[in-house]
Amino acid sequence: MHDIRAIRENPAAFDAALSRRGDAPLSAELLAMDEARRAKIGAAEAAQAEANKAAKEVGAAKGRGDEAEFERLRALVSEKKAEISALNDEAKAQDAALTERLAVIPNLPADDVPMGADENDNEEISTWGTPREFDFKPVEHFEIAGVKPSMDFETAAKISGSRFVLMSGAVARVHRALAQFMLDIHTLENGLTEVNPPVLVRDDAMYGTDKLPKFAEDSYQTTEGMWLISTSEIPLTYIAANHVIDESYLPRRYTAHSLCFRSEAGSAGRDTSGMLRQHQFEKVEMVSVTHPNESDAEQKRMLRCAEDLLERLEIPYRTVLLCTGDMGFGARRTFDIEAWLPGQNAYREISSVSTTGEFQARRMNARFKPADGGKPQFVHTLNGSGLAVGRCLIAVLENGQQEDGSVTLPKALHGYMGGKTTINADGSLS
RNA sequence: GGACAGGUGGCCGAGUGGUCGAAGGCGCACGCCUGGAAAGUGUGUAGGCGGGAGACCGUCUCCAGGGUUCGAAUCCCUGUCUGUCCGCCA
Repeated sequence: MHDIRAIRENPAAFDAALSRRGDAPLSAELLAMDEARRAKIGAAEAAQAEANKAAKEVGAAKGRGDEAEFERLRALVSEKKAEISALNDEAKAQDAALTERLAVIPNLPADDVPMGADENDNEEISTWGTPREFDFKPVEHFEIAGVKPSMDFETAAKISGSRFVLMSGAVARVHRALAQFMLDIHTLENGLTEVNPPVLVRDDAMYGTDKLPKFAEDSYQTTEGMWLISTSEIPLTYIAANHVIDESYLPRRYTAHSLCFRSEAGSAGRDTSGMLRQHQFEKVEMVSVTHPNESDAEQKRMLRCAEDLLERLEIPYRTVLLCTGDMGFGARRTFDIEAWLPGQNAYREISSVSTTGEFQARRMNARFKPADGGKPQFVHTLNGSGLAVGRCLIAVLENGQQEDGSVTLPKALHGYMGGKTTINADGSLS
């Protein structure tokens, strides 16, 4: 959500930032709405002030025994009442219209975000590791002999349809190990607070984290009207909603391992084989709530937390800074981490680390009281995957695959596998 | 699903028609006290919106929306959320 006062102060900067994102200028439209709104508010308040004054004098007139004046003022007050109520209704309508309009305008990119149209314009900022040299042709995760017995798409389709997977045995175990590993690093080493949040949320939480009203079709909704979260960013961030916290409580850092649900409307035909893109998947999420001055440093910190996991899992990756055209609706700056998938011979997104600035905080009214005693200000909120568990599983399997169809698991996971180090070609663990 | 009880400031909590933006406490800020701190003590401390260069002014807000009344935190209606008990289920 944008601050209309900021737009009022510098409409050119607002439009320029929108245009960097490839969007048409909007300030003229917004300012016209704002002006109409303020005029109505002014009129309503002036009428109210007049009525309030007269109402006060009613009592005084009565006290003096001035019946004529008393009656005159009473009549004046009740006459004003209708006028005020009409003006108030109009002012409210104008205000609601402006808010509704603002709610569907994306966040503005930070100045250091490169301009571009799509993912081809993203800026690679670092790489880690060297893709392994295979002396055979590496296959995709679902084609690995040792994986096949415990990664079952047919049965999942029977149960739930396309874009679901039924994991069992060795693969289910590695998947679980990965989530545990990530949570342990975040809580024991990175200082994040573990949270186990609800995955069904209300409208307010969706709206506050900018998933509504614009992207309703991307999420699943229950018959009771609740939403299945598309990411635990939603409940974790919404913890801060409607609060004014002391500055000393910042930053707040959370992590959660949760199920995530996405309808994947609009991605028909994309990534249809394997478990890269599913309606239901698991993700370990990181969310930080910070002082506005700290959010940029916090984003780098989060990025390192995510990258570190891949390094420990020995998975080559590259980190890119998304260009203006590739960023999500609520983001001000986003780094994507892309893991190397030998089976696809490509880097694929495994984490996305974004700062929203005060964009979400304004929507959900999340503020902090400055230590110097000033007015409450909006916090900054950040979110990042650390990491997408299913995709991480794919990376581990593809990078560890052997010519005989077995998979060598990274050392970091051995402790989470009861000492097992390998998925054998027959699907067993040893 | 049934029956009750509630929703007040950053937090807790008093307040059943006017003198209430709201007692008291906690927290926080500043001062006093102290060698320093703690304790103690004094003072201050809600937010949104609109106007103004600013001091400041206006307006709204005691869950939300309606209603009663000259006047509503307080009474009535509806909605919503929370809690408790019963039932059902895990």
